[in-house]
Amino acid sequence: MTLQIYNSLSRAKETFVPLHPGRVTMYVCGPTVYDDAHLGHGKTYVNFDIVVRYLRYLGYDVLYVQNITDVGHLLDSGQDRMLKGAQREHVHPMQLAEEYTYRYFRDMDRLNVGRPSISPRASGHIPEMIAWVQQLLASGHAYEVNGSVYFDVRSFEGYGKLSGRRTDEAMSGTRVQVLDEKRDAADFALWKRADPEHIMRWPSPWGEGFPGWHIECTVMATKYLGQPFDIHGGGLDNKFPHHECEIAQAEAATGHPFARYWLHNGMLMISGEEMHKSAGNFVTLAQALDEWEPLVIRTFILQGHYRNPLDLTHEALLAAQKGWGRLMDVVRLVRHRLPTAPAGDVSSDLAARLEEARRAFEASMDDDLNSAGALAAMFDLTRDVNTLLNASAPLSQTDLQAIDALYGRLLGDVLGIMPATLEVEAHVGLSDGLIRLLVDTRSSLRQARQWAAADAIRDGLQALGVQLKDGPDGTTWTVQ
RNA sequence: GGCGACGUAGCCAAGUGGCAAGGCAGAGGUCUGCAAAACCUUCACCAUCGGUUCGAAUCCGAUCGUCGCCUCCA
Repeated sequence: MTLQIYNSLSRAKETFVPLHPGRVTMYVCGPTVYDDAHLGHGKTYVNFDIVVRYLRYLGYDVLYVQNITDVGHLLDSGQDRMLKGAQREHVHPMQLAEEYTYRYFRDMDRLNVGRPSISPRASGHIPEMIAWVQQLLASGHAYEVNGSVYFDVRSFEGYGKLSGRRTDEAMSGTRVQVLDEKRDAADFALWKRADPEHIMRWPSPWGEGFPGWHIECTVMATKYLGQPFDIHGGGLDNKFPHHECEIAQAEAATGHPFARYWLHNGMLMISGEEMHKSAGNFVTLAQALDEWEPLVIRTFILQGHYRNPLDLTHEALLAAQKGWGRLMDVVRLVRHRLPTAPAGDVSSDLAARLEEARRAFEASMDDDLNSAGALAAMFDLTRDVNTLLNASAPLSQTDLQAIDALYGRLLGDVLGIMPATLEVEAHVGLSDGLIRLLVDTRSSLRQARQWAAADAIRDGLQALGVQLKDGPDGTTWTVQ
């Protein structure tokens, strides 16, 4: 069984074979840190986190680079997003970058998204970008006008191979105001002259200015990963023009291919519409993570396929919450039984069932990272494990350990939706002791058939977010 | 206008030629002192119309609808 991934460049699923055996080099376009991350960022970076995690599960040594854009990403108005954000908050642009970079990682940490191996900042790579632009000028793929440098799209015949777009089409009816100084409307900026009020500026051979948006990814990806490198990921909305431009700059300058596999993930929708500030359906990740258990949001994202758009509704999140709870409950119960379970070997039936689940999980993941199918395999397993846990013959300690280990590996390490410790284990200390005391008291009351008092304790704890579940081997509880 | 994606149960969502995964909700049942949880059973004319094929949700064409991109986007 081998990993197949859909390559946007070939528009087909391909068997994934890294350039160097055992090693994978991967780049994903990171955020522009001028504002809080929103739910859409959550989907994108969870989607690519899964790619990294699964590659590591398969045994690859993954070098994962994700940039931080802190310069050169312009608004419609031509204003730099960073400068606009800095004005809004009355801070220096680099202060803004620092603050939102911090918040970005804070939110991603909560979503259990693994940190990239390297998080290079655009503003820290200006000399490399200038060198790259010089190389493009020297090879005739770029031209300078009034202190700005543009990429000559007509000089690179491969332009459009990723997005399937020709340069001479669709120029009417767009929002572009064509700059007079460009030779062709499709040409894009590599370096821009800074107006006097533009405070993010660096000296260059063409005067003071700042880099174009696309150049940073080309430069930083190749600097840390080489050229070509294995995987380039990003949101579908960046396929054109951003990724198309990255390819043009990279391949025109060096003559080598840029990225070998291009992965694009589908956009997050809110009740049927793409999230936009202007649409009034903008939800920051921090808000969502306060309202919902972060791993529930993650589970919701993983119940769809990364390449498809995903429609977020309150109902859908509730469904994910219930489903996630089921998965966590079975692990909780397994761990609860563990200390008192009889010794013994793993039963062959159980071993076979666990192996079947692992195979089904891998088969789905191997098929273009189908996390929804992988989750389905775990739900199927969960039903059977619950049946075994309900059966009169108790599972042995080794049985329970084997189950726990598989969930930890697949739901914990690969999908990242299981915390290392579940609530019951996490709440050691006074509150845990108090709950235990109440539960024990209630057990005594139940033995004395004092139902009303026993139910009062159960209802009272329920109101505090502690749910009791009576089972044949005692009472377990979960904390909301 | 150009390019592209999608339309699967009440909701979310896999599945891209061989009897339609999974989660949630609903109905009935088992278990329980009562619950909860769990388990069992049940719940789909795959947008429409044509075509190709022994066989189509899946391939082709048309229609309707939704959405995205077209130099701001994760």
